Amino acid sequence: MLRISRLTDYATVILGVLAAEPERVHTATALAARTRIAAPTASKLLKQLHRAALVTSIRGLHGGYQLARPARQISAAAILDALEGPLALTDCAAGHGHCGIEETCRVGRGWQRLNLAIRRSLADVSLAELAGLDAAPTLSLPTANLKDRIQHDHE
Amino acid sequence: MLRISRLTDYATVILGVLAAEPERVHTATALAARTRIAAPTASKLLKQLHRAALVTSIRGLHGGYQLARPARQISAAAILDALEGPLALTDCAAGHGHCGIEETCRVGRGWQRLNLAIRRSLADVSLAELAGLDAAPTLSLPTANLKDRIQHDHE
DNA sequence: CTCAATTAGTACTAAAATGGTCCTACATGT
DNA sequence: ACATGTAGGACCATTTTAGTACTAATTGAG
Repeated sequence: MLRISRLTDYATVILGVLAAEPERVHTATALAARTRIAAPTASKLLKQLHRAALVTSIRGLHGGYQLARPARQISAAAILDALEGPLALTDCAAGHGHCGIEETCRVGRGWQRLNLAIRRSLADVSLAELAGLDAAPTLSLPTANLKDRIQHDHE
Repeated sequence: MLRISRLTDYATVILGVLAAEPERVHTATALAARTRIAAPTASKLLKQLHRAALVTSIRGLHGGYQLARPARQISAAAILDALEGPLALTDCAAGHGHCGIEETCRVGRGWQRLNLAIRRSLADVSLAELAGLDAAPTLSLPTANLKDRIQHDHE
């Protein structure tokens, strides 16, 4: 349930390596070798990440890729957006509204709220945390649940 | 990003109708007509929902489907599980561990935490709320975010 | 100024998941 | 018995996803 694509997973792995050594310039092939991802695939992913401005590239001899900003300033949501586009939880949400009846749309709205809440949560997690680089800040507030947040979200 | 399948969406629509009239017995064709879902597809979905014990079925003449339990006791997570199986956010998580290197697995663990947190959140939302039947309880605690919850989740 | 390394872009192919149809068997009230 | 309706599976078509290949552009080094 709720799967992210394998490519997106790969991308985070690659970003993880970049995040671990932000100073160095990494070539696509080196990253591929280190992550055991097929070279052309890694290359393709890096291009996408570049287009999304998550990494910077240097062309030519001794070229390569680097993280565009510190790992803490890259959110999981940003990575997902870069790789999978801003697709919503349901088709219904992302455009042409040919829902059948009222119940349909009521449900649609329900999903949308959930979607929004999840998105926001993804925005709260940084690459540094994903990759386990940050010593997890361990704030320990008595946490409320997502359901509560949803109540607040109705635009 | 993070799409649920169209079938799952359909299923919630159907469940929404059932939830609106829990007393009546609904035939698969009637539900299909009301939701504008193709009849065989609706039928297939109802079968899956039956197997997952979310609806009860009555065979024979005047047969049909009913919600197995009150809409408030059916969580969004249960619906997703019924339709899409217990798949995880990443492949890596759901089985055979042929990750390349340490960073890889660190990232995997990160996704897993996120996955767990999201799942828990889905478990907190009931069908009644999804379908907009419940007058949303509007609790208004100062809400903490998912990130905080994740910190608590490290097993 | 030429060559090798390396990114950028595009087009194509193969494999898998998804969505949907059809057919047959079983149950049950009239 | 028969009509109505669920149960279950086999099956096919379409779309998405993953991966490959090829070509162009850029740049440092000899």
